Amino acid sequence: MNLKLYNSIAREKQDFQPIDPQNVTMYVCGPTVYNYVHIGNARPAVVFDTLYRVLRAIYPGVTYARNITDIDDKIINKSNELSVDINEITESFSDAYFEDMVALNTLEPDVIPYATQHIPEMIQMVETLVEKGHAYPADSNVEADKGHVLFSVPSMSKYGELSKRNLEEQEAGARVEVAGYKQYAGDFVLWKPSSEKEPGWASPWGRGRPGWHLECSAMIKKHLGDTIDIHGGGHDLIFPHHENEIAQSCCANDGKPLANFWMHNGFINIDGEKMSKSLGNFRLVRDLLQQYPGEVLRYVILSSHYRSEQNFSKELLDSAWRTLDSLYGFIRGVAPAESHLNSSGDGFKALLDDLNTPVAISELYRLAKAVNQANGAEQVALMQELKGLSDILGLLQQDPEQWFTLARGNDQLSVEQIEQQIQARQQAKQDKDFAKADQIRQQLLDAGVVLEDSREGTKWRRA
RNA sequence: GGCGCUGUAGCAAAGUGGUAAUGCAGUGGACUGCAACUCCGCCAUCGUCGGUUCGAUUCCGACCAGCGCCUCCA
Repeated sequence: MNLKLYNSIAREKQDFQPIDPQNVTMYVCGPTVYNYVHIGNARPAVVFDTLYRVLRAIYPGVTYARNITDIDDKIINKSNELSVDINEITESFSDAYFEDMVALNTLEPDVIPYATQHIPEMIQMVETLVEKGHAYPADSNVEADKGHVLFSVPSMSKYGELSKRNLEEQEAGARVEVAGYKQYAGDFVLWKPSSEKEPGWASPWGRGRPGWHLECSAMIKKHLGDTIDIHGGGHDLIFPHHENEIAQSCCANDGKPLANFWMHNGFINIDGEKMSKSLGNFRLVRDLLQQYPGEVLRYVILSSHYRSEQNFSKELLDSAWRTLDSLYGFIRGVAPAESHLNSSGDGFKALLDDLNTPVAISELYRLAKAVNQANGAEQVALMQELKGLSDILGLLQQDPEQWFTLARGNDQLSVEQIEQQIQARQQAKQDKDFAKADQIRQQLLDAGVVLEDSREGTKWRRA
């Protein structure tokens, strides 16, 4: 049973070997809490949650950390825009984030570090970098430039190892003007000054706040150590964010690598286009949850391989919902069973192969179908295996009966009304008044309720 | 310009040097008073053109078409 993971820094699938098999360490970049998260933010959370579950099934200990970035210019802007205190912004949006993550069946990480609670560690790291000649305070006569501390990219010979970029060949400043106080165009901010109106902390370079990249480096060092097993995040974070994290941590920690495995999930597009402010096509998890159960969103995310791009659309969501209906349909009426992971089953084996969730899901389907056709002890065993696999995937976590009564967004009838109608139809059937029975069934169907007759009686479900 | 990704059935999505998992949709049949559910079955030659090979969707090359990153970004 060996886990293979695609390592972005090596650009190939590799056998995963933890530093300490007793305690695997994983860090994933979490959200900047200035707004509700969109479905793109949900992908890494769901993907790495699934990996977390796989790791926990293999190793006795796993420490998973996912941060909250609660100090950032975007947050400050939002605060100004709404004239709301910055703490209120970060608290309400981090709370909302946690709610959304629960809806997506993600487990709570072991550590949830907040950037603002690690300012001393960050300052410490900057000081170390300055001492070692990897960082410098901006030297400028311009008042606004003072108080910046920058990382000196040329001081690190291996810079660019993750993204395989040669800064000379990049279009430096293609999108952002190069600040005049930088010694080198590629240098990035470790610490920046804060005005009286902006949140700030005292530092050797004056009152200021940390740069984005610094947060993760400092929090990883504090909670997980100098070198961790797995560092995850979205594909777009490879450069500059992760590259800069490597630079900071590696240079501050005597050249030790920051992470042995770098993993990056692909993007989610909407109707073929990237989500962007200009297109106004963000899909907030919160909004989608108004229309779809969180498990449908999770299913969609896991239905394609985490490294490929995924195109979100209404059709995809609706189709995923129908599939889950079908899955729940197979186990409806089957007694719940203890979770029992078959670690040599095809589903788990697929997950060990760089988290091949589409194949694991197909196995889920095969098992559910088998459960439906088996009975007795065989059925119990299959149900246990199904439960074992679905628990790793974080799917089929609800009671089937409840699943089928879940609100579908267009519900016109209450459970009582539905059951009343079913009674009436039952009577009509007994009276051989099929016209009336069919009429009732049609009315229910029009109201989004499908009936399923069986020997044991009539079941219904919303669809 | 630099780095990189993708192109498999109506849709979604795995995969392999030896003639293509799975789901949704569709469709034929069984079951049903009729349906729904369920069950049995059907439904693709893998962007194009070359090359390597006994044999390629899978390796190599070219081309075509999309797309991402290059200091906000999951």
